[in-house]
Amino acid sequence: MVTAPSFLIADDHPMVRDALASALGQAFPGAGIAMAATLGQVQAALEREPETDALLLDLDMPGMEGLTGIALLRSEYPIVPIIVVSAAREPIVVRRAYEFGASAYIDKSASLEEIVGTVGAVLEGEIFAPPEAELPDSFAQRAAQLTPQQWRVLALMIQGDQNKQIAHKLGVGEATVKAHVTVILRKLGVRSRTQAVIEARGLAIPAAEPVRP
Amino acid sequence: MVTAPSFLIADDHPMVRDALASALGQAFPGAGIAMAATLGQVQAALEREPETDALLLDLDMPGMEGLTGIALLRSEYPIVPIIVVSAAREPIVVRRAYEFGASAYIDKSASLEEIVGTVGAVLEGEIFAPPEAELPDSFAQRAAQLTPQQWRVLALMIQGDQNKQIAHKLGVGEATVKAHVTVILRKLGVRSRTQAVIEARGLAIPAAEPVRP
DNA sequence: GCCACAATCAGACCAAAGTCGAAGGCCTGA
DNA sequence: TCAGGCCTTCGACTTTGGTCTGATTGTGGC
Repeated sequence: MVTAPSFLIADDHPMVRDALASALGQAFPGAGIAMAATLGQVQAALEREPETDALLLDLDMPGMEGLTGIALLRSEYPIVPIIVVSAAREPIVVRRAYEFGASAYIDKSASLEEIVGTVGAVLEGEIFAPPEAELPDSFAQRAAQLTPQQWRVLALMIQGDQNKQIAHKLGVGEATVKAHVTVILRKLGVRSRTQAVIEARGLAIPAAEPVRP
Repeated sequence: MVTAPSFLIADDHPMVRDALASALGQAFPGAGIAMAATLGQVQAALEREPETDALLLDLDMPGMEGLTGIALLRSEYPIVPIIVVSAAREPIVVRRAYEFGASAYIDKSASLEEIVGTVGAVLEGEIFAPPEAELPDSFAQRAAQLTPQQWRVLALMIQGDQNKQIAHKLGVGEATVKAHVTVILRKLGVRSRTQAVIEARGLAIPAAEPVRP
């Protein structure tokens, strides 16, 4: 690390942001630190500063919808290492975070020293996104085939948006959105938008028991 | 407030604890600040210092089991005002927190200034009603209006079934299913099948919430 | 008996979802 | 440089979803 590193801290809780920022500022003097509270702000910040050395990402942020946000960011900015900072300790969440290309996973219950240490390790390249090893036939594997634009469409589908709304938000025609949806459904191996939403939400919500009438 | 106040901060995340402690330390110079990471530690701390002026309590802590921890603490130490600090924004959680005797409810997304302000208000004896005093009808409330057959239809919708499949499984015509779906959507206050599935799955799976810090 | 309501269905109708084919832009390797 | 592949875009078309009107049947309560 020749020059001072630059960080992007993404968390919707000001407390957490401040705590991380001050800890990183002390551990890495002169470091550039940007903040984001929503997925949209993360994207905007990465657009402005594509050379960010590490993104500290909270999973529970507006617009993230769980793990789908990681995949979206990874497909848009594959160079930026993502360090997931989450309170979720479920092994399946951790594993899927890695499947989607996270460089590290830090439990929010960890001490600031541990967090700083992990960040440093990522900066040194000691920890990197594990290669897309042979994964079981999981939904995550199928989902990894989606293109950036398709992820954007899926992210909005998951929020319950209709094709028309998605088209407006993405600035494209409704026909385009429909085409993307068609490809998404085929790649995910489902037959309808509703099933796609259920599966994709399952990424953020493991252990989904069917409702009994 | 003649003397400096004493606080007990209960949160299992060191980051949050430190952030709250430093904010309160600055806002209330000379204040006594104790920490706790589990329900047991909260009880021990209150045993040692029954004159605590305010307990800042996180809902998602080991041993808390959600809102029942509030009731337990209230029954053991009725004089200690409890300020719930949680990431859960669900109206029902907020409402129940008040039902169990919380003096205030702070969203973790709030700024430190807001938090300090709320704590100060509680110290002054202002147990003020939350902005969410007029709670909107919850999804669960709306869902309770469904008839048994409508529940069956919704259960199959949640599994991703199409109207035709639902009709076959229930042994009725597709027109009937459509009629039910129309009523379900209206009762749930959503505009599409996909939105209904999203809402209903969020209701049936509270396991989705523990992911939040 | 009367009333309210759940459940069933038909037919018409409009909106949304989804499929198919095709065009243009961009990158890469021959 | 050109061919081939991929992403993105879109229009035209088909299918499904959802609403509305209206109707029949059965059930339980007053």
